[in-house]
Amino acid sequence: MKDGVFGLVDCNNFFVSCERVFRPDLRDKPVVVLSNNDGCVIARSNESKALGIRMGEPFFKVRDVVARHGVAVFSSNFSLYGDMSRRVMSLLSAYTPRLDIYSVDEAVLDLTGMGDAEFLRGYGRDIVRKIGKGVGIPVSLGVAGTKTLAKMASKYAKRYPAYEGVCLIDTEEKREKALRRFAVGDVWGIGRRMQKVLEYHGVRTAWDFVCRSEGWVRHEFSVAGVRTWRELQGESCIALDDLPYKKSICMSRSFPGHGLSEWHVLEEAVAYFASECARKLREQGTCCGQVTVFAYTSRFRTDVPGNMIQQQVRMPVPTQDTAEIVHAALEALRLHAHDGGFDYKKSGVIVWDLSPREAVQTDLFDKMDRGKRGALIRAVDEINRKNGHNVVKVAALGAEQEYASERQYASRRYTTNLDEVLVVKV
DNA sequence: TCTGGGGTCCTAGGACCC
DNA sequence: TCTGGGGTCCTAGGACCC
Repeated sequence: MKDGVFGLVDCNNFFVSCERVFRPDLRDKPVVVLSNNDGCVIARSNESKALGIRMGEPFFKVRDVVARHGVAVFSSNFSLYGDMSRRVMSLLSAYTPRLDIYSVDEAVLDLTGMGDAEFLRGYGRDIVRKIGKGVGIPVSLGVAGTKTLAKMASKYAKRYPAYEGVCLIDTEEKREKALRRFAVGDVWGIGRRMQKVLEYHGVRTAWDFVCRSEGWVRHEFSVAGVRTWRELQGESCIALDDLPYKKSICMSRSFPGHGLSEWHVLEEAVAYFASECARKLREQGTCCGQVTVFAYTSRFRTDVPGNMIQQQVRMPVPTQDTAEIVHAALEALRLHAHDGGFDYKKSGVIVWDLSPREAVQTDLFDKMDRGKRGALIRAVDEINRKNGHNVVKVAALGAEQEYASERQYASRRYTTNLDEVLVVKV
């Protein structure tokens, strides 16, 4: 199965790189980006990594290091990152007939049949240069016959500047050399649990791993492990995935401080999460058959009793209607109204069991006029698109966001909000 | 004091049926 | 007192990814 060629593009330290585009003075300086509520470190520049700041570390634990080394700190600014991501993906799509957007900062290009290694290296460097100049984001490109090997190659491209951003694993010799020098825990598809078991068995590098028998891998790690094992052998098992829509959509937040203790505020938050889910459903053209609401108290608090609410409801007819989904989510939450009186630290809504809008089975006893409701919702979406997020919304959301996040280090939404664009002094 | 958010896939085990 | 067995479907939870 040596026929496919995958090019995996990974944006380097993506969130940090986005902030640096508008703060060129921070190039070469240590920078971190924080999660919601300024809780955890979720992105680090190379300089911050070198200071020993770990991914996912609670911010309060690194305050000292941050102060001592003058690390620049940003609250996460997802409007900015989302917009930068769209720009990167749009440039990439010009280089391939098939682009598989894997996440906000990562995509796989189908490079099958485009040319030999020499051509691909030049083509790849062109891609890296184009994105660097066009969007200002540094990226790394790995090219190989499987996605897992391409991911590995992209990490080599990132690690060694001599590659000029592009690394190819295109021969048996290169594959073996790459595997021998690669820690098994860094392989795509091998997480903490698998790593622990592997190390217990003396498997330290990716090469050690592929030297084990398929039977052993199947026994220890089941089909997922075998898939990774085969991918490392060069046998492609993870195809390009062009699923037209997501299979579930989740909207959730944790709340600052001790969380929410007032039931009506939790209801407003859930209504907001539900309306956001509905908006995302319409964005990708799907309807949901089921809605799940959850809320739980902090798992780090031992001084007060904790609680967890999880409630699922089935929609009579798959829907993308804000009012219907908000209503269903609130009904579900209210089944647990006797669980008031706790400090809820995190809550969210998941919509799932999704189907394309065109395929929705209508219910014979459905009383709603879906044609009219659809027109109303489209009108509201259009108003909000022109006038700003949630200018028009359902009443259940409340007027104030009493559950708003803590964002002490926010940068501006330079590219998506006119009030916040950079002003150049002449 | 302060601990993210949004996904996918796989599996085990329960419910249910014959 | 005896108390099947196999198949399918569904769901919750875990592992993994960024």
